[in-house]
Amino acid sequence: MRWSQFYLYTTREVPNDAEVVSHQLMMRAGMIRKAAAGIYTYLPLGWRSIMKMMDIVRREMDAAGAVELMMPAIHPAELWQETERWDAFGDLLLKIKDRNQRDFCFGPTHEEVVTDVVRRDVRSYRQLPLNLYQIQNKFRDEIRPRFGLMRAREFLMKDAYSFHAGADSLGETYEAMRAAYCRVFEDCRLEYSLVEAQSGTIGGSASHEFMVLAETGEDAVVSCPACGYAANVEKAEARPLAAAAAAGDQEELTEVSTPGATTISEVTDQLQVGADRLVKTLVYETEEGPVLALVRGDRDLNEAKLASYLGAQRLTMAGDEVVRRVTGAPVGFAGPVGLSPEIRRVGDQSIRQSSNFVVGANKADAHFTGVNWGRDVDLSEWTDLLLVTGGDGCPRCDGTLELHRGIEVGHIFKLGTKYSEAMECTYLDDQGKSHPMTMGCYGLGIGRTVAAAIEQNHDEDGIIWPLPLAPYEVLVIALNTRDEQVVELADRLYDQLQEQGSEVLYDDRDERPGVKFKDADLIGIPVRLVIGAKSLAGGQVEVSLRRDREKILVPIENAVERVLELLAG
RNA sequence: CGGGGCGUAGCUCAGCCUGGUAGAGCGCACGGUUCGGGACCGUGAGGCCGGAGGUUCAAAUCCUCUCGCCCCGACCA
Repeated sequence: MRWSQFYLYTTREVPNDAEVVSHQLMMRAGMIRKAAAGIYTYLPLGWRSIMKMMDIVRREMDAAGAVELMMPAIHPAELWQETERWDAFGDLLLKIKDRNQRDFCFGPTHEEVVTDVVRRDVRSYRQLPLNLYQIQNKFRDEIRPRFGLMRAREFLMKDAYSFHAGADSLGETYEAMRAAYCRVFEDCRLEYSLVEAQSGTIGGSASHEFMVLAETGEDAVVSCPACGYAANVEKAEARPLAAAAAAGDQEELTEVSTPGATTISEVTDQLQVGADRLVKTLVYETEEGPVLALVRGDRDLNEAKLASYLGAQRLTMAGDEVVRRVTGAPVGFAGPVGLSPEIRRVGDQSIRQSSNFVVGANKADAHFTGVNWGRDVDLSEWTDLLLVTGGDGCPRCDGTLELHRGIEVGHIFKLGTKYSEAMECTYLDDQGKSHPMTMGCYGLGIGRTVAAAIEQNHDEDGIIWPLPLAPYEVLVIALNTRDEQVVELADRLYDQLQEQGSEVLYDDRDERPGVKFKDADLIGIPVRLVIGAKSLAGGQVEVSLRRDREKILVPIENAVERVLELLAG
């Protein structure tokens, strides 16, 4: 492609609404253009990378035995009502009405539609297992779209759904898909990690996420370098913490004045104790009413763990009013001592052995010290509520967990029969008995993976594409288009490379060399072939890699061969 | 949705506090000089100052309401 004929406009300035590098670089490199928050046009250069990504995914899905189809983007409400997700999905679901006021939504995921398809065609265990996939735009009216393609409201996703006669068969497909995903991310030359994950609103029994490690990631993951255990912090477990220091005998329960100390650090400052000697009492609201959760003062609570322990559908931090009603004190002074036993309370297991600790006194400007279980507080419900963090002990071995940030690029789930039961998607076994199909589902963010690749592969001048995702493999630059010899040679080398099957972008624009070099660095095409008057005088052209920028002068007649060698590896 | 910030030329921003003829750089067009790391000189086009109300002799500027966008939190590929 000749640049002069292409649709590619780069910018020098970084757009004021782009925060993270991948977003900035995609905007500057003329790959995407924003239409509205979280809604983008893929411009020709960006679209080429997206298509590369889709090709890789398609190849691996096909190899794993999945069959491609294309489902509608617009779904009738009835299907979503069958699984009760029409309401459960809430405002994330982008809803519309047709001219007859019938309800529809833009599909955020396709369990309902695919299950509806399969239940009409599949009757027998002999037709199973099945694995169907598509690559399609998804629509989620995110509360907060951000970071360009990283979290968009309209985004490309590969989604696959498998159907089985029983859990063993699901296990096999799940394993095959896990392996296929690994190959996809390896093909993209991405540094990723596979972590245990929370199932979230999709539901199901087991799930794993594929995380691309990057500082700007929205997720936190912990991993154990010793045994390889890795999990999203939402899901992660840790070896139980050592009990907060319990020096000697039980102290007396004492109310102390702590004026204005509503935060952990203010309390520790005023009382001169470590945060690990505090037990904080968090008030949550659930559909069953308020719940108190107790965790060590220096640690955070994992809301997902609390919600799943309680079996709560809805879990939110209580507002000022509720806290005041439950504890009789303003926010910041809640504690378990002397509260009505009517209110459910759950303690994190790591404080079970604690003694002589500090808690809020349920009145303004006061705390209790010397608090002990049994004598001062009765607590019968204990579970793991801890938000695991770096430095915690690995739950599987003696190792210590490390904390990293990651971008979730893929997520695979064992769904079980949640959807097949709700939608009566059944098969007959060899005894003629009817069962709901066991299902799995497998998502992979196309645009997000491309963005993640940029997060991992860039420098101060621009993108450094890994070859498999590069919009073009080779950039041929005619340094000075006024020089006939330069142009003639550049034209010829461009033609030859194309004949050899390379994907070539040819910068034939009438621009100054500086502009061409800056643009070349910005758009990050892996191999660069520069034809300029200086080297040409010596019968040479310049070949270089974007990654290391080391320039090699090669004789004109060897140029094409040299470029092909670099592309080959 | 809660908290914070921003809407002025295609882009990045100044001007607003203290009301009085709308600015710069980049980009774009034309002419000239240049041509191996975002050149230089000259000329020019381009703006209902996000929108609606209000205050005022006078509003980009002050007030109210709206819409959009960005950042921080709970959700997700």
